[in-house]
Amino acid sequence: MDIHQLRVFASVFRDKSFSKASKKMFLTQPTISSHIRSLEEEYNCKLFDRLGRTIIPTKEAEVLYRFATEIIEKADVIKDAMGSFKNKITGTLILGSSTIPGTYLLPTIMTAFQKKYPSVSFQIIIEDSKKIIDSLSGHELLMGIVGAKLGNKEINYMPFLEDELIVVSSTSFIKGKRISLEELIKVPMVLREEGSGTRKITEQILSDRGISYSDMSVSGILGSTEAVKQAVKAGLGVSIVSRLSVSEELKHNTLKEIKVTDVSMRRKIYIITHKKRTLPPAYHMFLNYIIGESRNR
Amino acid sequence: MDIHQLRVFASVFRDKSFSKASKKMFLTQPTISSHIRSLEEEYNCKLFDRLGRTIIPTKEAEVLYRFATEIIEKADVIKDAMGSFKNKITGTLILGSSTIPGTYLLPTIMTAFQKKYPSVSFQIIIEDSKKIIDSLSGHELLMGIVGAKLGNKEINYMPFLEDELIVVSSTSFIKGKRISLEELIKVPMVLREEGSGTRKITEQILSDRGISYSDMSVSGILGSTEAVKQAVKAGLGVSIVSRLSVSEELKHNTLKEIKVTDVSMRRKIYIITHKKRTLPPAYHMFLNYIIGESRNR
DNA sequence: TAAAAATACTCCATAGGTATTTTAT
DNA sequence: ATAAAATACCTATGGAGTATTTTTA
Repeated sequence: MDIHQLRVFASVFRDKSFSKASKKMFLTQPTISSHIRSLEEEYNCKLFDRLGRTIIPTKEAEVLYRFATEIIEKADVIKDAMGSFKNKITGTLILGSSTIPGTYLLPTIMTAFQKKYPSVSFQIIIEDSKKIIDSLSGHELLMGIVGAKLGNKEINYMPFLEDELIVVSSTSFIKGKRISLEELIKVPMVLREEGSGTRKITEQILSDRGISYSDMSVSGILGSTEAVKQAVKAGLGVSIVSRLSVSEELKHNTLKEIKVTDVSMRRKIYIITHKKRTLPPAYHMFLNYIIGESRNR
Repeated sequence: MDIHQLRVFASVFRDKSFSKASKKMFLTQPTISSHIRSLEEEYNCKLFDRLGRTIIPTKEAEVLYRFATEIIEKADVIKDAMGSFKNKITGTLILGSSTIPGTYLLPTIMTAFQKKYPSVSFQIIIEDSKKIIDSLSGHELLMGIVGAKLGNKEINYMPFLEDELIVVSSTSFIKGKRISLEELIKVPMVLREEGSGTRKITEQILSDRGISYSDMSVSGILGSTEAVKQAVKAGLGVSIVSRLSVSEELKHNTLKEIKVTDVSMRRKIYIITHKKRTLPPAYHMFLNYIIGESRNR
């Protein structure tokens, strides 16, 4: 059954005339005739009694008309709904994020974005960078924020922020404000576990400079950034952490930054999507917002 | 928008697979692909993310699915409704009837019919035969019962009963039980007005025998059968009336029948319809019933 | 006679098919 | 290697048109 035919029928029913309906529907009169005939065959009943130049709807036509108007109305609503849906920024943004950006970055970004688009809500899932990327390729998530590029050619990595890794120590553990790389590896060091983006990027940077894990003196491996910070404050060792994660501590002098001579340890933060997935408008909006903001920095 | 395409879409959405849907819909997989593509073009949005061998519906698809199921459901209801409607004997039968059958015939027929089809109700409009026929050709009525064939080639006259016209007199007005036609026209006579079926058929029968209106001695013209009967009882004259209308009076001897020698005055009662109108099922049922009954008599 | 519907036809878009290719598991 | 979707191509149905005929007001 074609909805267009129902529209034609409804028009004929209202005007009690094929030719008037043909004008309103921008069709010719024979086309109207053929549509009505086709409906009559489909339902196996006469819909209009043709009395020469006038027509009279049958009882069946009256029944059909009631249903037809309902269907037509619904069809129009679909068109509207599908049209307006495109520009409507609503719903819940589900974001997977690795620890550092999820803890120290997203809360402020979320708040600012929600001020602009109040009908968007957020759900943040904090996991390892690797798990986030797996969730994207397993289609459990549409968008993620990670601090390391772990490959996977289905994933679109869009850098939007640069984080700096700095060496921190307790105020007493290291005396000076500077240290060379050679000296650094002799100092006891507190690290995150494997799989952490921070750990990954730390190893990366050091291995670029010919330093492997076994060269370091590791005094502790801890499961969260907070735990690492506590350990450093307690004097277990120094650590390489994201500047984002220690801005409070640096301000209040509970931790101090040790500059490493001639070494800049920066890493990009990426917002990631799956190349083949279609993003709902709210996600697109968030993407635009976050990338726009990063340009203004 | 084609409802068939919506059915295809819904099937794909439920199975999350083009090829499964193709089996269920008895179509081939490329046909499914092309329907989905056509919907995507119509609504200008992707409905499924194709990830090689799996597909995932987009947000838009979820919205469309909700609407699509509603429309599909309605379409199915129409099919049912239009199908079952054909055999459903319900509604109000509006019948136009001339005086004699409407007064002395229809009440019993109606009662018997309604016992068989309790969901049918009746509305009887009593008018001149001519007015009934005009209402049929003016499409104000679908069915009528008249006691005279007044022509009009659009009208289908179906005889279903024979009424006999008899001469009645008060018990004292005429002495004997028989009268010849020549004697009858000398007797004062009470008639119905012009336009009445009884009057029409009376004139017809008499003119067939070479007797015109001016040959008769008319003692009164009255507007209803009841009035005529009262006048005859009072002795104003004799009258030619339907046997149907005086069965009670003959039984109780308040009127007596005068047989006219060698003359049989019968007339047919017709059930009439417009040749070009489609009758609702209840009307068809009534027609069948009334014609079936007439055969059993 | 004019206006409305039916009929006869032509044309083209598209729903359907088959055969094949691409892609991901 | 296999299963699923896409692509390419063919056919036939039917929606739309024009031109004409039939019917009735």
